[in-house]
Amino acid sequence: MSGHRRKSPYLAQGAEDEPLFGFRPRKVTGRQVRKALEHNINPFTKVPHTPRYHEMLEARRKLPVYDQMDEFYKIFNKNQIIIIAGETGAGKTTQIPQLVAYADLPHVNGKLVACTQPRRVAAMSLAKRVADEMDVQLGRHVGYSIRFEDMTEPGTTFLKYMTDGILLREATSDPTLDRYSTIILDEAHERTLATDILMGLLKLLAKKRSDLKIIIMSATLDARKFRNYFGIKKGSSVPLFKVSGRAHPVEVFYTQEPEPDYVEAAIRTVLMVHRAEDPGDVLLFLTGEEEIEEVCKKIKLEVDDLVNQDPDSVGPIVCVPLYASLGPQQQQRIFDPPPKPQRPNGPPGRKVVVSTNIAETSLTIDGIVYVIDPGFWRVSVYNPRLRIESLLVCPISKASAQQRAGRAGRTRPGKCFRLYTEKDFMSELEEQTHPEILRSNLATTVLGMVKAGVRDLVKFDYVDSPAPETLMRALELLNNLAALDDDGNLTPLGSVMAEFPLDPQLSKMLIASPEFRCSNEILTITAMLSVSNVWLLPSNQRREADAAKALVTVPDGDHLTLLNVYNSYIRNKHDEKWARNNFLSARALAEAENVREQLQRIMERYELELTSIADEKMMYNAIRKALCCGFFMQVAHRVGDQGNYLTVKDNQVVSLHPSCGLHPQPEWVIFNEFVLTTRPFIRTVTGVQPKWLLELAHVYFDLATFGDGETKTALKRVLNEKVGTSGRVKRLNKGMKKQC
DNA sequence: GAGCACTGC
Repeated sequence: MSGHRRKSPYLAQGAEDEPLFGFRPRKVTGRQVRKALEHNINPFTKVPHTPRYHEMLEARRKLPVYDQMDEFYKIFNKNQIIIIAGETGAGKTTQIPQLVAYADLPHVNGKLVACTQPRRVAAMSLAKRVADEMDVQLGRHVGYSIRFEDMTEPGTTFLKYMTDGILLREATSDPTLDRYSTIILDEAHERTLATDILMGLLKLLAKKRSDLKIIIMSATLDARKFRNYFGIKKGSSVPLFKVSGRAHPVEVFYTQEPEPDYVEAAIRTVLMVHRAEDPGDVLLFLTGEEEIEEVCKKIKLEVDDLVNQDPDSVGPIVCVPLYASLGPQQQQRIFDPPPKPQRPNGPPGRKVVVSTNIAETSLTIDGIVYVIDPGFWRVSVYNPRLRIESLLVCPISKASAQQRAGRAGRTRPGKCFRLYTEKDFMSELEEQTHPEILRSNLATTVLGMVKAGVRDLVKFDYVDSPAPETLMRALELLNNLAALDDDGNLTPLGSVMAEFPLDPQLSKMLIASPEFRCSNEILTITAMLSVSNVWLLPSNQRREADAAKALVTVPDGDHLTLLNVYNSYIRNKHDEKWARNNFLSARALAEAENVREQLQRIMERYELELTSIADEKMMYNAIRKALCCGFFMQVAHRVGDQGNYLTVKDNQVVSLHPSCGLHPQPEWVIFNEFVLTTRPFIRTVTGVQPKWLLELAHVYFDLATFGDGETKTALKRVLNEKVGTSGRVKRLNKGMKKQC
């Protein structure tokens, strides 16, 4: 605590009219802070407060947290780690960080108070809101930090909202997180991968840094779990501070019998609500784009029918689809008012938002009075045995059902119709959603943890431990890529790889690319592979979309096609219209450009040379060699003449995904993804020469590790030809830092 | 001849 013993300069000056007169770091009381809040002078800018400040303060006084200020400071001053529980609407996310700032006085001691959020928009809008409340300019005393945008001013910013991913990234390169006096992890109940790892790292760090305070904020249901997790400490327990919420009551209804078809039941329930319930908008949760568009059409048809039959009792309806890939602009439609009655004094119109899980956490829609919850979501699940991630439709958890129901009570008392029985709710649904760490491929996470100094990944104190098999898969991949040596230690190569916000295969390929003189091209391909799908395939224009795609396809490989698409986008001056005409997503391409710039900066920092090859044929070969350096574990060998492939080592029979543009089909291919949908497919595929694999990944392609079969025979044939490896590639494969 | 829930660096 020695760093905080310093007296406040206001105290030193003895100026009793200073707003922070008498404040001592972490010894402040609610009474002192309330007085400072009422003061005419802004303590942080020393400028008189604007009238707007006082207006906002008036509203803040009505928040439940405001009344609990004394209690908060009593707990905060005494404890290093605190759990804060409270439902939405209590004001904890906006107020607690400010209260902490008054206690820590980070503007005096040169430190920062950080508050993490799982989503960028939340970090941005909260920072804006809090800057307004504190009467300071956004980006100066109060700022935010998200990917691609750092709205902070070093030396001035003392309260920073940020995404959990950014803080995790900072923690991997500076494990002491010395810049921060207090770290607040908000929305911890969402159990994002980044927040989970941060909880583990902060629990360790708390022992080393007694001056660091940690606050975990979560929904009430999960608070006990965190308290147990952080509370296992001799003779002390971590205190729980409860903030009361202010939501309206929501009446919950269940079906009498299980519904065999939730889509049909959902449509029926929407019509029932529309005919029988008072005015008020409806929110229906479904699982995906296709389902949502189809249901919107059906509801519209049915209601139009009803209106025609009985225009005196049924009002018009508007169905608004909502899912992430719609993009922010089209998503705005959810805020449109409901339709007007068809004639004066006719029955009122109603808005029905049909949404994926995005409306459960990421977007809130005011005015929703009725929620229809079929009880499912689509979730990605990682299977470490097969090394694939697949999307499955799964039942939601009780916590999730409660969150969905709560969406009906934001503006006034509401109703929630659950399309399952109460018995199923009680006995079939899990209490909590499985945290992300139990469902994800952990390769990048593990690399970051090792870089952060975690010695034993298996014994690490996780809130929930991932499957040992998942950790083994991650360690195996990182070892094969030479990011970790055989003892699990970080190699110099792994250390540089960890600096890139990428899958390890991609960072390895990128770092290897200057060796093949095509790092500019690999940079582009890497960026394209790390953004969402750039191809638009509207179902009513499939032929046109396919034709447009054929024009940019490079028959040697989908990776080369991606490069071609990106370069065309740049040549066409980032034109959105051009993108749309060519059935490409301008949003995804713009994102790729952003990612590319970020990756380029990291390459420059590590003096990784940026080079290109002019001759197209030579360039394509160089790119395919660089691909081999990162993706040699994702190789397949053609079997038979039906277009089937066998994955190397795992021996899975796979087909080329129909989106694949390879022609003709090469004997050996490298693939970016293995997806299991109607059948096992490999997606984004490029042909390679087997001798490259033997040259560039000779350890992995040691024939002694192969079972007998067609693949081995084919590789043996290649081995008889002369194969050599350059010294630099050898060093890279041993995890040596590349000399540039 | 298929389909991408949702975040994040």
